[in-house]
Amino acid sequence: MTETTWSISELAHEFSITPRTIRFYEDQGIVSPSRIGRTRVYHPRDRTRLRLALRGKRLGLQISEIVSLINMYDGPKDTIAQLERYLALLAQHRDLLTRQRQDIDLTLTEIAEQASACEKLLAAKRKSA
Amino acid sequence: MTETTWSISELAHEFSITPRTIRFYEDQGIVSPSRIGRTRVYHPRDRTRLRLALRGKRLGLQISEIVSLINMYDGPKDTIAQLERYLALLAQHRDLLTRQRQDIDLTLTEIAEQASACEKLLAAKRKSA
DNA sequence: ACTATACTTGACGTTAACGTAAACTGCGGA
DNA sequence: TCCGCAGTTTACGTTAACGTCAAGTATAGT
Repeated sequence: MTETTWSISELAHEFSITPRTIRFYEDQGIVSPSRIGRTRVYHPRDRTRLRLALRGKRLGLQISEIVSLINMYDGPKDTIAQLERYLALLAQHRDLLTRQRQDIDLTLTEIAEQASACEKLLAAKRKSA
Repeated sequence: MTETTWSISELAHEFSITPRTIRFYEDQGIVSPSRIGRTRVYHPRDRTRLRLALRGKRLGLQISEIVSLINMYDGPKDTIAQLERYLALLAQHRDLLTRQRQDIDLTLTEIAEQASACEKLLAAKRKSA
């Protein structure tokens, strides 16, 4: 059976981070586990938010940015103002990610060029040996 | 005429960073300006390395990683061992960047979904008002 | 000669994102 | 009952990447 709650160490192991990190993320408002006594119990929502947060980290976002993004992501969208602010934030991040993708593509082509140049050099050197 | 050397503040302004950052990068070995008296003079090579470094930063690389990359990038490629290590490093970074691109694409599609959902909601709300 | 401006070195301060150690609680097993 | 383990809180430590003075130098303009 697929369990529907997790302990802190289960999540830590799954995402290859430490319990300390998860508790830190709780302070920052990324996860908000319920408790049995003092012990933290994590629900699917926490797991999703954790996954999103770690993806944000891999993209170089700061925790504070991640928090505001995630919070709007599954926050309330009742008023027109809220929706508009959310849309603006989305657009802003879309632009940033687009630029980042351009950087990546640039770097990838450069890497490819360097690599093929290296291969050639290597082949020549191995032949002459 | 396009100048071929730059002062520290010229570079700082061009790349929207502070002189302090550039001096720090000098300590880290990213740039190595020549001097007139005590004053730093930056050459095209420094500018290129600075540009590469900042691109690395935007991609979330640590300075130490950037340094080793750049140094190998225009470092010596004489021996077979050097070439092989360089190739390995290139492959490693290519993999990392590829994964990062996947993250970005994932996030971009999610953003698009959220945005269109928001647009619909907004349209509905504006109609009802 | 005086001043403003840009540059220098050196040193300490700061923030983010955790690491790490200490001391405690609660629980299942021998 | 005692052990060992997983979890908890509190609090101080650490690293990276600069920021922010302070105090001095060099030069160009008035």
